[in-house]
Amino acid sequence: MEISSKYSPAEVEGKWYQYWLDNKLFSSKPDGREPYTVVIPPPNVTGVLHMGHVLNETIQDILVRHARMEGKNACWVPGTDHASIATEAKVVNRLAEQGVKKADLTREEFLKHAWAWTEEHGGIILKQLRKLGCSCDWDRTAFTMDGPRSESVIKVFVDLYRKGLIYRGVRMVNWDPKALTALSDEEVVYKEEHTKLYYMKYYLADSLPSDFVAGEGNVVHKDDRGYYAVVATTRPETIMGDVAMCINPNDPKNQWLKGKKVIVPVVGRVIPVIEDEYVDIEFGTGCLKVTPAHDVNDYMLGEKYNLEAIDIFNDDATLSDRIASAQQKSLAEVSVPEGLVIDLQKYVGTERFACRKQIAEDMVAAGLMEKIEDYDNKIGCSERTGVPIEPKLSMQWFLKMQHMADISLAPVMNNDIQFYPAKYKNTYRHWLENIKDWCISRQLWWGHRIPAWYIEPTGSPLPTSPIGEESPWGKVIVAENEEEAYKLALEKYPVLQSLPLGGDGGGFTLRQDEDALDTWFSSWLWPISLFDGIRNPGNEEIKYYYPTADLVTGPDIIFFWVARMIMAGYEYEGKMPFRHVYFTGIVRDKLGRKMSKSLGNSPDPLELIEKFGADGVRMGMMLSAPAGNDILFDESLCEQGRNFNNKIWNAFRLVKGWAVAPVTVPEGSPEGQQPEAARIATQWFAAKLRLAAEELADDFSKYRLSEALMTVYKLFWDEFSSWYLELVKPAYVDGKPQPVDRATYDATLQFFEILLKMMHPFMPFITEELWQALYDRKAGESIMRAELHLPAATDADRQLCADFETVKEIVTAIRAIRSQKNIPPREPLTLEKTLPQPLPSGRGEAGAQSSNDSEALPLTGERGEGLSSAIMKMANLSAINVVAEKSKGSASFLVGTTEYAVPLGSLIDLDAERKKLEAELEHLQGFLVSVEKKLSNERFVQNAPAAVVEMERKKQADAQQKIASIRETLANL
RNA sequence: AGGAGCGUAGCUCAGUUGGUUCAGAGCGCUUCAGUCACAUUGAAGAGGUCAUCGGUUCGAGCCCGAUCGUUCCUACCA
Repeated sequence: MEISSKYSPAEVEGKWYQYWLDNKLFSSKPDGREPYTVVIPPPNVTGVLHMGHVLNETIQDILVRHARMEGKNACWVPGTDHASIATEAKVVNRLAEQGVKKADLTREEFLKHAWAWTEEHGGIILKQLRKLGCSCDWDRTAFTMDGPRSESVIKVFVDLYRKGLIYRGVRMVNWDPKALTALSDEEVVYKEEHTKLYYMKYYLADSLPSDFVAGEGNVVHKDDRGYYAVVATTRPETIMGDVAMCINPNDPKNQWLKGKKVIVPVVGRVIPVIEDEYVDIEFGTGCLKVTPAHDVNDYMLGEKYNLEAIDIFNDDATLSDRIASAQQKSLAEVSVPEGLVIDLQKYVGTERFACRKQIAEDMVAAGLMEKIEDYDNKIGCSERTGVPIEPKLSMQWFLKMQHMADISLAPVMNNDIQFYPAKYKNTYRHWLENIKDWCISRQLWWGHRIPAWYIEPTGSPLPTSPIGEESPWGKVIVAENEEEAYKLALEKYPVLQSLPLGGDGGGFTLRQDEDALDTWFSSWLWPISLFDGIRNPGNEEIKYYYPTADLVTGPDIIFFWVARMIMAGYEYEGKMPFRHVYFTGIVRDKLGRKMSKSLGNSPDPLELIEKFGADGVRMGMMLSAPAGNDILFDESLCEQGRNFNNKIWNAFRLVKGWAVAPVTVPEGSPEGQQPEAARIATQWFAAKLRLAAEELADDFSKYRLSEALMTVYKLFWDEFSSWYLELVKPAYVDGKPQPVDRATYDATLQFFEILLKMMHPFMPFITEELWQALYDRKAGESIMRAELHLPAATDADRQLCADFETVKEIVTAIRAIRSQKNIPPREPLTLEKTLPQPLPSGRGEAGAQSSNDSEALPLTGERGEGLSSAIMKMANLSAINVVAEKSKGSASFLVGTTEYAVPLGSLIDLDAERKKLEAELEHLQGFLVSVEKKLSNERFVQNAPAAVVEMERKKQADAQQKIASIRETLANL
């Protein structure tokens, strides 16, 4: 059978993925095994695969496949998120391209478009995950807005409302003037911007006496028009909503303003000067304008001092005509000097930034601007639409968070839920300790509509309630559906019982709240709702699969999602939603920049898969992805992954290409006998595998996946390919490969199978391909379900591996001699091992010497013969001789304290050899001095543990012996 | 502004409780290698005052303090 020398992923990946699907190998049902559950962080339903997903999903797949091979019942549940604001924005944009405005559509019409878009794009990303090899149980695919999930959301909303945890109220919220919706604090991102700081003149309304003298330290401004205060702001347009000026009562500069009234420039409103220590004396002039409707802090001041809030904006952040009417009203009350006022009508309807520019220009022209400075500012922007958010007072639904924080802080802090890396515990704690109520309503249509109904009369006049009964009008009823809401309404407001529902007049209707819920109000239930734990508490699946094992996600959504899932988990299941959280880093390009469409530095994962294979891409991603660290992604890492695949492929080609000697060979015939080198190699590699398995288990237990990958990478490439296979490779005779003996062949296939299993979680496709080809497999069998259990490594294993490291050192030293002397690998050499020389009396510690022999490599006995033949084969030696004194003209080297020499005859370069030895001697002498200095320090000998002192003595003895050995060699040269 | 993290080879990073010849790995780089699995390869090799300064200790890459550089998170400085 001819096998290509290059591995072609494209030919095998699709085939095996289909095989896995056909044989239901991803599917999971509750059974007697230990469950291992992962729920996918649901990608946006209309999203496409990007590098961040590749990282995240690869990690999950590695964990899931690893658990599955441990014999656990692995269940990875896939799904998508409706991503309300992001998806709605996309739909709005697409409609706009077709010339359709959202405002012209009814809710139902819009939702039809949104669903169509979802059908069209939904699930693309899930298809792409298959290309990556993800072993999700696709039969469980869910969507945050599908039937069961939606019902769960509504049920939870009603439940929390009835618990008194959800309330409705007017609050300052983050308003997105583009999406026309409120946002949670977490949806606001701050951007650094270069702006201006405007210093505006607020003239005193009451004229100061002509003999006015400001007190010591006061800073007073005066011009032709009179005395004025100066207020610095980045947002001059908001002066239209000014209702007060605030100073710090302790500010010496502004004492003269106490108790005064000032005139808002342009607007002409007369406002009081109030005092509050909130104001920073150092900033600007120490005078703060107070605009309760448009700034969170001003809002708090407004509440405190009972100030009016004048909302100057429409919902889309254009100037409202309220500014003009407010101006007329205030001008009617108090007359102000000419020249201070501009008719605000000219600004009505202008966009906020255009207005800012205009009003600044107008103020400069009118002499109302003291100065304008450059200023660097951080502006809060909508995470989704990117436009600066506008603090806005509006009626919204909130979830009280204190209770949620109370139940979710401890489990993380005491490691019931473990974070990897643990540093995110700090971030988590800080957020919970400063928790604010969660604004859960969004003025969007795409999402779960809030299950609240308002009782409204039809027609007029309003039917009146009997004395003593509360009027139902405008009251809200929260219920799971309209019928229930109707029932509740009648119960609560008996007056309604006699009224018709609907109709033209004299009756009542229930009008459902227009708002939808924040997307995260459905995602926080994900680990529960996927197993129907909300609608059907205590069902078999939720009992079996919950809590899930591992959550893999980015630290950017620790508040949005992780913390809230923990809250919901304890609130609704009384248990953590997951035991471990693995925080991935952010995928950046190799220059450390975030990947973005505009930079064009974000490769298309599917193209990468086409180029390097899914296994190669997965490996490239994992090679530099320690938990929590950002990943500087470089295509060359995928290339490395592909090269590794090719290496595995060719090792397989080698092994499967061997002819195997017949089992029945004549007694005593050399044919079919296992060579010494192969015998020791198989023993060694079996031991090596057991040690590696322990290392892998340790890496996995600590979620050090990139190190686990590096462990198998080196195990396969260096240990198995470069050492083991070279050792057992049959010799060529007359240009023809000899058959390999049965014992070696069988051992090699077994090793190969174990290696494939170790690599499978990282590289599912190539390992399945080769596993299937390694032995005859039954239909439906798969490496996916092959369990990997190796016996624990023994001390004998460790000793053998240590001996083998010495073998490698000797071989490497001989190869280096070849390389330096230009001796071709095919020319055989001989090796001399010199017997240990007794140290000159009086030097070193008597006790330390005897240990030397035990660590020297044995070259006799069964093991010694094996190790010798291994050295001979790998270094191409014709003989290893144990000698009392090495040959003249040989290149020598030390391994441990044992001296080896390769006789080179005329090839030896005595000068070079001498130089090398002298350099080594110098180094050793320096080393010896430092060791002896340490040992002569009484405090060291007294204080350090005995074992450490003993180690130093041994170092001393070893160094002395080596020095003696080198001196002797030098003397003989 | 506050908090957290990081700084080890050209690059990306390990380095666990302070103690073994501890200064490591992968990639890259240099030299050599062309029929016999693989050039997507093999062999050999060079590279670092562990950011800087000080302290604790018999002993510091590791612990403490300061400084510099850098990254991230949180926050209402108009």
